[in-house]
Amino acid sequence: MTTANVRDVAALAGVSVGTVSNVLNQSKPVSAETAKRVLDAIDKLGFVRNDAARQLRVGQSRTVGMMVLDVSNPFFADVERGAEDLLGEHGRPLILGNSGESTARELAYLDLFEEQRVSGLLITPVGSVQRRLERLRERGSPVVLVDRHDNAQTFSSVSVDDLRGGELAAGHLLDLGRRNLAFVGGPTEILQVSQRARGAQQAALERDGGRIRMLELDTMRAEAGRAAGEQLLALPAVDRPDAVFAANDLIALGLLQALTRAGVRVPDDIALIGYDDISFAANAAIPLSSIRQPAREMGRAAAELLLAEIESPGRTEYRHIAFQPELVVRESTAGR
Amino acid sequence: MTTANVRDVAALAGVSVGTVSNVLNQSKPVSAETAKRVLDAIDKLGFVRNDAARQLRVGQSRTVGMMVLDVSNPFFADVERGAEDLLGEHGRPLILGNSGESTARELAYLDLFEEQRVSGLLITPVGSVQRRLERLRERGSPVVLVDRHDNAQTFSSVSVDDLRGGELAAGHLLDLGRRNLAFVGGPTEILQVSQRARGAQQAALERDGGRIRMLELDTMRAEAGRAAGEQLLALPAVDRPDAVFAANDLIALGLLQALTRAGVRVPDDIALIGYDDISFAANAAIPLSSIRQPAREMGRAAAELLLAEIESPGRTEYRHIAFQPELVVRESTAGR
DNA sequence: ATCGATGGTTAAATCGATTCACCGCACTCG
DNA sequence: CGAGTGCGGTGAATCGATTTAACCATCGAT
Repeated sequence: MTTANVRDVAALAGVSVGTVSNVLNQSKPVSAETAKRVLDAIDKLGFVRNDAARQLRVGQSRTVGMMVLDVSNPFFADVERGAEDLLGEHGRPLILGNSGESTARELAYLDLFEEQRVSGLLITPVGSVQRRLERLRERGSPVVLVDRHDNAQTFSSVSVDDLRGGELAAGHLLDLGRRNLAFVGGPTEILQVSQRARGAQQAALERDGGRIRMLELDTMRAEAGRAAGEQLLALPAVDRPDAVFAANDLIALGLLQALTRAGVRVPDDIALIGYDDISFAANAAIPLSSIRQPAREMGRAAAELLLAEIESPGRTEYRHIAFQPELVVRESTAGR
Repeated sequence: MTTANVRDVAALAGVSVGTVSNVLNQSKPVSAETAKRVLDAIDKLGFVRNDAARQLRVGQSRTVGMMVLDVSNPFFADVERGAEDLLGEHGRPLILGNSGESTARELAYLDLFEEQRVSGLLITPVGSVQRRLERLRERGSPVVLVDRHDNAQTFSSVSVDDLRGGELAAGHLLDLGRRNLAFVGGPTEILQVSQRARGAQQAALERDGGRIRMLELDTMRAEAGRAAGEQLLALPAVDRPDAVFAANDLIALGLLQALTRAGVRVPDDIALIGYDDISFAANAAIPLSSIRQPAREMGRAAAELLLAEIESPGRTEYRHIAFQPELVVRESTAGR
């Protein structure tokens, strides 16, 4: 029980295999009449092109690989959607791998992508895979970094200006008249986190806002935010901040829960702002102000950069697109 | 600039290509000494197996395809993780496609999977693709349905007992002493939704709980829940339900927002329970009771069924695994 | 009438890994 | 002593689509 191949189609249509291929790929003109005969034969036999054979001959797959840190984080899910949309418009399927922040899984996926000879790769790297990525590119699969600054300037990339994002968030809180700010964020080794913190401090400096209390967490998850909230509540009243900037929305939601359950009024007693503007921010009990990152657009832009490299190989100039974050004001920081 | 292939490796190691293949696949015993020579050669040349050539020869890919309705829905993201984990343990990569509930995209991905000759397919179908799936299977790619009942009994499947889930949720509300229930859910064409509703009605019948008010929405998103909440608030006080069962957590979160902003106390005035137990349910301002579906386990189970079919083709007996939902009580339905 | 050009089609070579029939060789068993 | 049997290993055939050189009419221009 084997499935039909081009030869079968050619036989039934009474043409050569070359002609079938020409119909399939429009690589050469074919008369309308023969084209119809071929298409009929394809239909009758239920022929479906064997992509492996095509790839083997052409030397490259049409699919693009993508590695994200965590599909279940809505931010990455949106980036993925943006990329998938754009690539879909160009008839290129996307293979998604999620590393789950594990270096081992990341390497396993890189092996896979290399064996598959993907036509390109979008990646938010977790380990130090610089050399691997360079090798991938040498072998004909260009690479675009997503949401990672590329110090060495050796790859195209898209990113968001996290410094500015931090500035926007803290600046907004300060503009509300709050003076006792706290920053609550995940491990500072994550570049994004430290940039957001630095941006916040800059804003404080510019506006004479005094020192910002720093609360370092070891994850970016809601549970950590809840714990941080309890920590804040334990502070003596004079020390308690009147505004909190959370390094992402998950943390902010955890904080919000801890605060409201303790009877603290948001925003009256403590104003709260998050980061990422995931959909759950707008849908929280007290709609959460946040810093919006244009996730979908970032995905699209990364895919565009990649397509450009795929289609004009041999270029050695890499582009960097920095998106500007945007302040979204909701109830959690409404004026008093 | 072409990359090394088995022939190059064979030449450098001083063996035949057959031997290289045997080393690569352990298909035949190779003496330790020659194996080492081959591995060294692979290393020196930076050889990476061309998967297209392998697939062409073998007739099938090792990768498994998966179609989900929406990656950004945390429930599906978890199912995906479960499947990916198990398949990863068997060295099988997963290609993820999300239909976004669009029939056109679903068909496009099915074409792709068919061209790729995936070794199997996990799918939560959106359109009526029964015939397509049967064809896929005839061509050697077994199919397992995820979270969809299969009336025709022609595919293996995993699902959750939604009838029981509805019963659990409504039963819990009734046990709290509430008597004026409302069910708020997405389009009833979705089997899951109507099953949950039926389960709820059954519980009411059993416990003499009277009629349940039905509010039909056209999406399962938080915005729809918010709108439904406003609708409930507009009801005259006597008609207003004292307990609401939402068809999923997103809707419940939307409801929670609308209710709390209007000053309604949850659970005192209105008790609220959702469905799915996504992580945001536990992290809501008022932690949300919910019906937990074992998403990860479902993904694993589906992958197991699929592997079984892949490895023993020609079996014609299909298995169905029904998971039992579980009631998770949190503050939103705490006793008064 | 001859030469090019053009549009349409063909046949054979090609991509790279796997497989299978077969080959030595050493060793054992009856 | 001859047949049988493992073990390591070989190399040609194979999978199916694409591509390229070549070919053949037909037509217009010179």
